[in-house]
Amino acid sequence: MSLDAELLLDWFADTARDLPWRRPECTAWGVLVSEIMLQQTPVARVEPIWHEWLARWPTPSAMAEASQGDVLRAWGKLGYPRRALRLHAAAQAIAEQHDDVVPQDVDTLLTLPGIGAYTARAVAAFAYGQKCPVVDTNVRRVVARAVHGAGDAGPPSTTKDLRDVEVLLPDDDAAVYSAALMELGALVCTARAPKCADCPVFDACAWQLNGRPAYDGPAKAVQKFAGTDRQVRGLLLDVLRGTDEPVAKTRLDLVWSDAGQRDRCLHSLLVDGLVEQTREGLFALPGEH
DNA sequence: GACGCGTGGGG
DNA sequence: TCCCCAAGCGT
Repeated sequence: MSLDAELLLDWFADTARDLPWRRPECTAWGVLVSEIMLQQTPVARVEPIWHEWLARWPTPSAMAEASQGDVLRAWGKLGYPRRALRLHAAAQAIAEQHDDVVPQDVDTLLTLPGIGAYTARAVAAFAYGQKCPVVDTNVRRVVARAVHGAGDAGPPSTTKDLRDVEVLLPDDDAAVYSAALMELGALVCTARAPKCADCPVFDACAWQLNGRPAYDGPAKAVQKFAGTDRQVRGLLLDVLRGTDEPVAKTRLDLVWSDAGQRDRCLHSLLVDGLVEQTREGLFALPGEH
């Protein structure tokens, strides 16, 4: 229990970023959209797209009526576009099965596409003020250092990670405390070059008291991108986002020289539902033809 | 539990 | 220049 709630809450009140999904007027739907967009994606890239989305689709039912193609085009280059399809499907489920109201219950949220252990609890806490452990990569790092005295978090383990954070939560303002833990990891207790001089819990930090040991867990796998299917899929989708009309395969063939990889990627995009083939054999974003 | 899934900014 | 990394999820 080395993360004093009062210190953290005061620090958060003084220095937290003014993000639109944290404002009191933001709806639960707005919170959900932000959480999906923020998965593996920096705040600076999310913010403008989030504003566009909430203005265009202010409710789940509004988005449910849009086509998949429109949603994918509005997603733009945020990355991992399958998130956009899952959010669209979640919007349809909320509209049709939950009276257009984002569920409050973690177990119900977990049944929705694209909502996992983190996002379900983030919505419960940040949209509905519930006391439940919200564990993302920032929180895992803060707990690893400040509580366990390690240089960084080891491999994720949902059960253990939830338990670690649950015991920290104060009875009052638990949701704000959760936001503060995340903010601390995002702004101060960062992966590279943590700003310990600015840390509100410096005096209680187990990592400091432990002599700042280096991370000694298993090496983290570094994800390659150049030359992977992920890059090729991104190039193919970028062509389709940029046009209103279905395109011939010869047009898609221009984006990558390796025909085998190209065809494999186009096929996987079809399987994922990110691309559709028209009766004429042309290719387009789904749901418009 | 490991792997695949986009994209771009900063050190 | 590279290389690391950024509020995960589904299989």
